Amino acid sequence: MTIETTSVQDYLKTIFDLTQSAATASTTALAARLGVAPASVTGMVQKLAAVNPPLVNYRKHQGVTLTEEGQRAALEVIRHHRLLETYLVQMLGYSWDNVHEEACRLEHVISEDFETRIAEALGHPQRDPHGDPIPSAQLTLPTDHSLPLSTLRPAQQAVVVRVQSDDPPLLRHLDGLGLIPGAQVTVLAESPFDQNLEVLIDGQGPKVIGLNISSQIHVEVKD
Amino acid sequence: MTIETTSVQDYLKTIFDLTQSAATASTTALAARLGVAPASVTGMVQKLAAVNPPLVNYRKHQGVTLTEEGQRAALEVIRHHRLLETYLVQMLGYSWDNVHEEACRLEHVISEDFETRIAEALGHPQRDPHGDPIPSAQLTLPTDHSLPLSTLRPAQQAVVVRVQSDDPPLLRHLDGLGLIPGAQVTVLAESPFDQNLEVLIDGQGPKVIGLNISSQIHVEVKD
DNA sequence: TAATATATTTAGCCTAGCCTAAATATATTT
DNA sequence: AAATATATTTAGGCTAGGCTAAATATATTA
Repeated sequence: MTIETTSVQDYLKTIFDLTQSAATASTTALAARLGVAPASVTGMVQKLAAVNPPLVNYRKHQGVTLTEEGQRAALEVIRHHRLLETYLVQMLGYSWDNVHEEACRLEHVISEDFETRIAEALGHPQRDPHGDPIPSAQLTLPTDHSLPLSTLRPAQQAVVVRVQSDDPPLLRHLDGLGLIPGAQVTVLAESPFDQNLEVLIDGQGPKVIGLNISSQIHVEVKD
Repeated sequence: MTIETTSVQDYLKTIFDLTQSAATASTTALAARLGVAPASVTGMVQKLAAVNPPLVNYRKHQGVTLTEEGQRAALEVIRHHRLLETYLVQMLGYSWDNVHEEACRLEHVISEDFETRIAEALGHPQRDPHGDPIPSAQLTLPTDHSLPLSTLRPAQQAVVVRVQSDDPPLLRHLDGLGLIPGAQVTVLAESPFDQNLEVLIDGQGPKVIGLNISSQIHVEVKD
């Protein structure tokens, strides 16, 4: 009765993601993220809710959330993805901007044995190259207290912990700026109308960062 | 028009394999190897022949062979498979008896970039852990002059180059015997009725090997 | 050569996962 | 509250890749 196709795993992963920042994942949001028609989402979501045990909670027009079982399955795939990204960068010399696609294909086919071996080889890393936390082997995910760089105000200092983007050109741009996990950021000024921030990155700069970027950089503020 | 699904790749790989030892691959043989019904093979093979460019040559009731294009696609997948097996053993500590399944899943999803990186990391190996030759990046495969151990006669000496099996229990058994690529074998005696061979393996033994095993061990005779 | 056995193909059906177009709910304005 | 806009679902269809049962070729044996 339980199903674990690539497609199902992609749905679960995406629902997990969307329900991190909202109570429920809407049909349209899922369709946009998955690159399928909304009607296709409805169909799949109905199936995921009907399966035994159910993988999602679903009521017509009310959006969808993961069940315990669905979350477990989602975290398993997310663990695969993030371990793979880390492995590709650390062991095979990939750059952080081109690991996503490869990991997206591999994540669905690796065995638990493979997962264990790469985790071991990497020394059980806590975060992937973008700073995304890697679920533990027991599928627990540490709560992340980081907030978007865009929420900082002048004079605040912070450390970049996570870059919420998979877009290769953007990642290359951030790499050029030095705006990568571990970087120290000091906000010098903000421009209230266009929401630009003027920042020092590891003491270098100043650089002006638009909201489009600063909302995707997650930081921990230094006290 | 060209198709490259997992299923198609499995068909092409299997046709390649079967046409190594026979002029043509039969519907039944393909069905048995692929674990599908003969009728399914007919359907797929018709599609592979109808596609543009055609991937197989097919005439009703005459069996099937690969076209240039089909062979190229098959060798690409075989290269993936054998590089992966080698990588799993050398870099991730897999034992040779449990790499096949993992490689079978990964071979369909890795990129050319991934292929290149693992080939590089391994120093461009010529053979995988079972001794199977790895097609070059240009998809050429050195002709293999090895012959089955079962064809040797008493007093002949040979070196194991290749073990033609993916069966984990058999591979573990061979590992226990030391009958692995590189091993020196000396035939002491043959038993004409049951086709057993009495052999020395790296000077150890003697051991008695049945036809079931000796036909799957490929060797190069020492002159 | 006729009869039987085996291999292969055809025909028709099924499921997964997508699609579009039309119908219906929910949300937002006026 | 009615009207419009937006989101969601239903209905019906499509392709890939399987399946079984029946029909037809080819091979083998008497």
